[in-house]
Amino acid sequence: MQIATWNVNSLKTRLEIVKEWLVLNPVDFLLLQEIKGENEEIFKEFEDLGYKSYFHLQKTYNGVATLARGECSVVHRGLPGFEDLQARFIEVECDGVHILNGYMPNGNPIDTDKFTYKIAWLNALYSYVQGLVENNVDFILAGDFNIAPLDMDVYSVAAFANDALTSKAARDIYFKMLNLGLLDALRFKNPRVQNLFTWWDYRNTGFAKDNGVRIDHILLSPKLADGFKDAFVDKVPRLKDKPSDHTPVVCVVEDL
DNA sequence: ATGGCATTATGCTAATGA
Repeated sequence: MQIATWNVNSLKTRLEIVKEWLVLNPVDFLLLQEIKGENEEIFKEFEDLGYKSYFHLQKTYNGVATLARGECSVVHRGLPGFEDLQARFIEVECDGVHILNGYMPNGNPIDTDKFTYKIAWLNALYSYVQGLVENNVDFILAGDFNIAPLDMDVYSVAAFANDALTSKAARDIYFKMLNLGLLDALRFKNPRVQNLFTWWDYRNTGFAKDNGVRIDHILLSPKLADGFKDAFVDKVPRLKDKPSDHTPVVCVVEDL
């Protein structure tokens, strides 16, 4: 089974790049974030490529969509147990595996209610995921976490001092989640490797300088982690004209 | 760096992002 996550920063703007990528990378699941629109017609574009779409959308901002080769059922639109005006979470179930697609809040600046919202959101996510682990649910939690877990996950520690992406509060929740038995697939494949980035700023030639951060993650629940095969960042879409500022992360796992 | 760049919208400036 192959699964990928990709914050596309507007699906409308990135449609051709995403379709082209899917043809070359026919993953079983593609988890998209920052759809940035309510147009449901756009997902018909993926039917020709063999994908059904499940989505939770809002106007202008946020929005998540999960494309799947197989038939799925929607388990949750919106994070369970958390009142949220923003469309940031969708969970589908497919052949007994739950696919959790999240666009976690950015949280900057850290002295505002945006950061309070981020931490509350992440705490609710932790509680929900804890319940899944306790009930032995097989799941993959992936998306744009807006958390750089370690200092090696940012190109400059100084540039991200006092930033919500590297905040202790957010990192603590991330590692608490891993301590439930979840596997950070990309970091597991590449321990101690620096410049393992998934996002680069559009500004100041960030990609050319490799001034990036690792904030997009694929976490495997304990039983799926046993079947881990591979994980990698695909930088090819980031090289194209009018790219998303994020690039896909892909994980290969043994089928259950 | 209240910076750079990109996207959306009862749009032509403001909000958001990371």
